[in-house]
Amino acid sequence: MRLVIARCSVDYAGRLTAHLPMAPRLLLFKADGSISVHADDRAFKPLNWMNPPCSVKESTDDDGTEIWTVTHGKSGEKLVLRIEEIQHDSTHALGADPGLQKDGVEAHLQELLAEHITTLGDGYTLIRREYPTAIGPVDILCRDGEGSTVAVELKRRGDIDGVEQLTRYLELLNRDPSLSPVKGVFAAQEIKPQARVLAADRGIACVTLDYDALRGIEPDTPRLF
Amino acid sequence: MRLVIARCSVDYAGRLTAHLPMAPRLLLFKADGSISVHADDRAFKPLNWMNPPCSVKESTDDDGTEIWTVTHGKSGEKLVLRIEEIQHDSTHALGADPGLQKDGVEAHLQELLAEHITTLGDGYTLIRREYPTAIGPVDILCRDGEGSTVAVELKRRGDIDGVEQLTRYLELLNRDPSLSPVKGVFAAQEIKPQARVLAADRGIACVTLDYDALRGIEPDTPRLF
DNA sequence: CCATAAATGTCGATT
DNA sequence: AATCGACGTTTATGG
Repeated sequence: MRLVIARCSVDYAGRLTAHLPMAPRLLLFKADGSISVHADDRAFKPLNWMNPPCSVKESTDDDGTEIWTVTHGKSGEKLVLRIEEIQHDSTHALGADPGLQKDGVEAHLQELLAEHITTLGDGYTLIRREYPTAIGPVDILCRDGEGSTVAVELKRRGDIDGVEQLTRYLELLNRDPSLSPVKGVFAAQEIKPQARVLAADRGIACVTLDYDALRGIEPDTPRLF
Repeated sequence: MRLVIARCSVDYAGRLTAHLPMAPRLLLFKADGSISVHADDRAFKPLNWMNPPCSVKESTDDDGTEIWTVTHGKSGEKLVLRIEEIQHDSTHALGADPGLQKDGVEAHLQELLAEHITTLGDGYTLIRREYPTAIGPVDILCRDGEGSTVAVELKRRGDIDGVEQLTRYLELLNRDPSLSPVKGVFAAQEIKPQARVLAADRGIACVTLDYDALRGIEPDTPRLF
């Protein structure tokens, strides 16, 4: 990893065109070949970057300004850095990273809800998780207290896209006479107002899930609402 | 901006739980208070980070290991860094960045297409951009050569989602007798095959836009196809 | 401040 | 290569 602090201007030409006026910035060269240009704010996103694979060509302007031209191997995208003044330049050997271990994403929510399917209502029974269809797996398929089939779409954040997704599943599932009629439940930790409106318009029920509460329930203690 | 290269382990507890085993990494402290942890790969994406506003508390473990606890002001998210060995530590004054100037994003495409609405066909006239509806603004509303209302959904990359979005608008607009019948046009720099199929199925026309050509047209010279 | 939509989204799995 | 869905999405914009 090479760290350069320098006054530079940047021009990107690729998926869009972008320009950064001359100013002091951090240039981050990683071992994977990627390059990113950071200002002194925003933790996550650099001002400009180039993904690997890419190559750097160093050259010099008429007036002696150093120019680094970064070209992406496949797409031909280009990043042109004009380097006016280097304040710092150091290289460090880091080695391969053991990597990030994550916990608590949608997969876990699905497990929990499948385990506590009565969260959706009294008498609910699980048919199966990841019920396969031609257009992809339905997160959870179950039956309600009256024996009707229910398709559940699960999200951490319930957006309008999720409702569309569930709508497609319902349309498909309802063509199967052995399942039809299939009801829809849109379940998420948080459901956006627009998603709620669209779901209501399509006759889809909305359920907000409390992750901590679900995790806290004893496996054999169904919770009633 | 402070650059630290150190062997560290990281624990994040917030929207999810995540752990990074002890390894050498770059710690990037920015002037806005944000912190990011980078490995020597994964392009510009940090392994872990904390957005401002957040505060750092330094402490020491029983066995003398330095511990930096980063807490997010609002959400209470936490990032705990255990620092074993510092290889490098330098601070640099960068100042405020003039910022990135972009060209070629959807907003710009919309301006250009509105200005050259006859790109869609001879006789087209603009009604307005960002035509408001209950479920969000239609990118462009216009009339074709025969006086029919046309709703245009604009994307840089035309995906299936965009067709769904336009479909929702059309359904709503067609409930208004003063506008109905409203045709749909899906316009993008690039339209994915599936999006094209779905659009055709819904009677929506597809138009691929040439950004450079649009920009090159003289304002008062309509282009005919 | 909340809600929404765009993004050079990125990333991974699957076909 | 294309598609699909998740992401601690992040970021910008408008109310």
